[in-house]
Amino acid sequence: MARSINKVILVGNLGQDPELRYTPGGTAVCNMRLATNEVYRDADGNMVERTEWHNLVAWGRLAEICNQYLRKGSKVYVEGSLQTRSWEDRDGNTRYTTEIKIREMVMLDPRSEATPEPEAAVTASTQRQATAPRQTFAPEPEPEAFDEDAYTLSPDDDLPF
Amino acid sequence: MARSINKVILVGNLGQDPELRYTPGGTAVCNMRLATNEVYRDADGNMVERTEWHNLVAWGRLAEICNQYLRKGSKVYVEGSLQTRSWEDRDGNTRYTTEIKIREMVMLDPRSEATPEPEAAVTASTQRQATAPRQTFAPEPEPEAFDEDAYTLSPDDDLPF
Amino acid sequence: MARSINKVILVGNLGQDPELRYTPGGTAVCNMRLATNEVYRDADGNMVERTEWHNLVAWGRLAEICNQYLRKGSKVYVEGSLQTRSWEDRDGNTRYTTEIKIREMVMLDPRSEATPEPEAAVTASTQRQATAPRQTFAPEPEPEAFDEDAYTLSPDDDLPF
Amino acid sequence: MARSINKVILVGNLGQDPELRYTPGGTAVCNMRLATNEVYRDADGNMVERTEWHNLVAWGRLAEICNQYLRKGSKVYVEGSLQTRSWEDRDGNTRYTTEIKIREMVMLDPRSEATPEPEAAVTASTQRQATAPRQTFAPEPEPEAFDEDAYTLSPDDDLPF
DNA sequence: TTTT
DNA sequence: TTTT
Repeated sequence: MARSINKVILVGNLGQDPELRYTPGGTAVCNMRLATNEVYRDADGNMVERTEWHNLVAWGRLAEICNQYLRKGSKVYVEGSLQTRSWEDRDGNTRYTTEIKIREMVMLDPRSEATPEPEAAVTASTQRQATAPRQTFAPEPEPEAFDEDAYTLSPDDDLPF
Repeated sequence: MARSINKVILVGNLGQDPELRYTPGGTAVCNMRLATNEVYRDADGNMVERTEWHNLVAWGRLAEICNQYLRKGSKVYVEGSLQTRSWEDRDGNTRYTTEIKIREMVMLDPRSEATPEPEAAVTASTQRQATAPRQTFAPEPEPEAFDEDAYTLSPDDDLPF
Repeated sequence: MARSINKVILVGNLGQDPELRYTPGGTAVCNMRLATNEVYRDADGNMVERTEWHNLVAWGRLAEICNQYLRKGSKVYVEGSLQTRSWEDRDGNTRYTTEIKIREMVMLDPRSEATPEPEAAVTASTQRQATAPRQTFAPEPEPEAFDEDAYTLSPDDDLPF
Repeated sequence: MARSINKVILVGNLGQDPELRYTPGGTAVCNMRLATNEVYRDADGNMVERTEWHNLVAWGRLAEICNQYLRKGSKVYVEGSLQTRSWEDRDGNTRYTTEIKIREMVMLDPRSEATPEPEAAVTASTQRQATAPRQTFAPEPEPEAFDEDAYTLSPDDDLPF
């Protein structure tokens, strides 16, 4: 099993500030919207620009770091994997949303004096290392191992994408 | 503009045979479903396997090659970019579908005697190169901008690779 | 610092069996030669094939798995980072060798009955996770910083996946 | 053949200004040195930073654009493939140099008023498109199709890496 | 909704 | 709906 690869690499800009929430179990979840732009010539030879919007989601320590250091307009490199979640709309129809669960984030904006920053590129694995010492009794579960119910947003929550 | 990167890399298996269609203008479009699998331990330490399904779309010559050489079960490497299309459902609601527009495809199945195959990894650009010499007056536009009439391959065309 | 990315992705075939060694401290190191092939037309329109050879190195548990499951001719996907080592030749000149330190490996050959295999794609991080519980007092350092004594797997260890 | 992938993705900074040369046949070649940095904790728990230097080479229009828009310190995303060239040192020994032949470059520095810039991410393929209209009689050959002799550097050339 |  |  698992003789497969599911990898996404994006460089773009955040369309708005990150949104941080916590699951009932206390795990941080950060949702972001990232724009990538493509420029090409159309059939008439005119330059056209097309923007693609991506839904990013980060978990755990990486979620908190994204929330702390990124802002609307921030330029970032992210790497992650595609996952499509299903949910039910108001009419009871099943809908699908594709997100990129990010595993690595590199800030590409020039460093400003005002905003100190993490010491290194942030990855899901450094996050485990980093938080381990403090989570003596409640090691952070892998995102994949989440009790799905624990991530259910309360009904009056905004949609997270 | 276009200081961004939108890249997807997948290795997985097709869930069904490719589906080839043609636009009214005669451009080939091939849709495929690709599975990637992930194995992890859940919170209770049990091995869990999760399958992610991806919608692939190929255009032009690459579409035809995918249709010709790939089958349900085929193992492939693909590289492409994310794009989300919107469409209207029966109730008039806007819906979104995220696809990977593939630009490169490498067959990973061992070669069989029965199925001859293209001589090289197939990319959207080799396809452009290849056809260029025949398009003396109508250089092929980017897929996003197809003048679809310009792209029809005549039935007796040589293979372009 | 570390606002950078150093990533290599290869799909190719091993030119010979992997070579496994151990450092004096007991850390496994596996060296492999991987071929990638490129096909193109030269200036005269003739098809030419060019083979590129890559030096791969894996460490720790990943080294042992590569050694156990791969053979001359094996088709693999690997992901890693570039690193150039310097060494001294017999004449006292400094020489440089560029290697890909692999972090992830996916076997692409069809499964045979004869060769059982690991249950999942193998990565440097699953390896760390897996061994962590046994390293109560000596969390495994990054490969670059191995306290090599801390990494010796005892002969009767369970497979960590 | 060519069921392989040879891909490198780097985000880093140039260590010096690009160096542009032309082959006897008039093709532009641009050599660059790119640094990537890695931060990790060593066995004693100290933060260590390690810099890796990469030899980049761009051809044709992409070479000229790199030379025109990049400078020492420029932050860039590049994508390309690994290739190892052999050459002979003063003692007649065969030596090897590994380079990344880049195919795509994205400038990551914030735009300044002072430096206008190309309209889009620059790739080896847009380069073909872009230059084609002007090269009525002398289409730029694929880098792979170069007359190898044409790239021989004259003896008193600086080494290009 | 970003960036240029 | 794939693969193992």
